[in-house]
Amino acid sequence: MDNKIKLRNAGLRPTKQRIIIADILLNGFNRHFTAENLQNEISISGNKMSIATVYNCLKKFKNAGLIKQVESYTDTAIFDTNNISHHHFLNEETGELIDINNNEINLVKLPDIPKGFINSGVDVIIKLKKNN
Amino acid sequence: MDNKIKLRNAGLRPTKQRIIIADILLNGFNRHFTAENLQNEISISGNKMSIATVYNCLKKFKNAGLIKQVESYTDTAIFDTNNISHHHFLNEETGELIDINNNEINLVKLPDIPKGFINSGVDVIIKLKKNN
DNA sequence: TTTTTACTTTAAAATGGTTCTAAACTACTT
DNA sequence: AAGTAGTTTAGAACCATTTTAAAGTAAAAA
Repeated sequence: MDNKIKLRNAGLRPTKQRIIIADILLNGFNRHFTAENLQNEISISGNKMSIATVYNCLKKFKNAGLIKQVESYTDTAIFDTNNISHHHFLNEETGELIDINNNEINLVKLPDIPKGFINSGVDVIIKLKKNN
Repeated sequence: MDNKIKLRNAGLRPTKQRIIIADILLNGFNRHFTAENLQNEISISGNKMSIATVYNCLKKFKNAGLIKQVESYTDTAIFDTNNISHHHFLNEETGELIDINNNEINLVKLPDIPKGFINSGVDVIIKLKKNN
């Protein structure tokens, strides 16, 4: 269970609930998910967690940099276990996201950043429509 | 009032309410706004409209291609009167969006589009953080 | 250890944006 | 002028998320 250590290193107290979530999310496989998706996976793993706790944990994990929240065109927050900078295809009909590796996109020209700000990340979203 | 004609050309019955909204939105100045923003502007213009109607009209305007809905990292839908393909700066602290003209960004390499789909638009979002 | 303290979890209520309902209304057609 | 199909509305419903406040737990102090 070195997820206990991972949590501690991230500055999070390793509670029973956070360890359950870390065991599900931080296993090396990347995925996109909603709070409800995660609660279902927790149930499947034989555990039970209040939705408030799921949201609390997701916020903590996100602020600690263990997961990211990604853009969404729907009204449900989508999280991503892939912390490496990358981009997304968006299926406009379903809202589903598919990862695009950074090296598959080349942005050669960027606009001047407004005064007083710095660029804190660039997201490219390629919207997809069914080809009929 | 050629907004009446604009609405008809877009396939929308030009009701009193839709004309009020068209007069506010389709005046050549581009802006980002929420449903609530728009309802406030309607009040300021001396009119009164139910929030349900505001939402109904925004949906119709959007499907007719008169306005766009843009990505949002907050839980409130943001609309844009700028129909020309363009990108955005996102102020991460406030959620505010600033337009970026298409010619200020140059994407020279794009990934292969998944089979069965076509590219229906690319959004680039440059996130901004205060520079301290 | 035991005690203390600060943080965490929880069910349930509250919140806030958005959509639905169903009745009244209005633009357009006949 | 009458019919009909689409539209507006207030209010209820919905649903994702956050808050509340009380009970529980991990870590620190004694």
